[in-house]
Amino acid sequence: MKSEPDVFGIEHLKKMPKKTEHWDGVRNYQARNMMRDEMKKGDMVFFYHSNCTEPGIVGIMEVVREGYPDFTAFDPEQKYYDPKSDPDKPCWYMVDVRYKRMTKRLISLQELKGYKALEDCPLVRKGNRLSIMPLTKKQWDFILKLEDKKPG
DNA sequence: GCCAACGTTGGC
DNA sequence: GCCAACGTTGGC
Repeated sequence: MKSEPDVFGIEHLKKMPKKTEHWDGVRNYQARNMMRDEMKKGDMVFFYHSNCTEPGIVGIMEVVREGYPDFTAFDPEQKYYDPKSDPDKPCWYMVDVRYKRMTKRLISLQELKGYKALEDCPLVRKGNRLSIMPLTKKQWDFILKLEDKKPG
């Protein structure tokens, strides 16, 4: 899952009560479908910092609540308000995630792009803008092992 | 339903 | 700050 460190970075998540927060503000259908239909309680997720000096994976979190309506879409006062969505027929969904730990080092996008094992990940594709994307077990394990490896 | 215009994302 | 890539909007 991607987020901008200046807006909501992993340091923010770490400081939340119970180190848990709802992942609001996603206004993209593919990403929404992921949260509404695919992500299950207990699933592990990499936290990815985007739009910053060194974009890449910085930590690990866990899904603690499965897809439910993103209430920030209902309130006109909210930044993420969307009139398309109302409580009777929610358009946008979110999950709750809990901080687990930092990765032992930042695993940069630049590095991830270099591995053949990850060439099928949407993340490393040019022009990718999806903020939430799935990893296969293989890809997840591969990235986890990179923690103990020197970058490059 | 097509598609041009527009807005956003996000790496660089 | 630039700009390519993509998603969304709206006129027709």
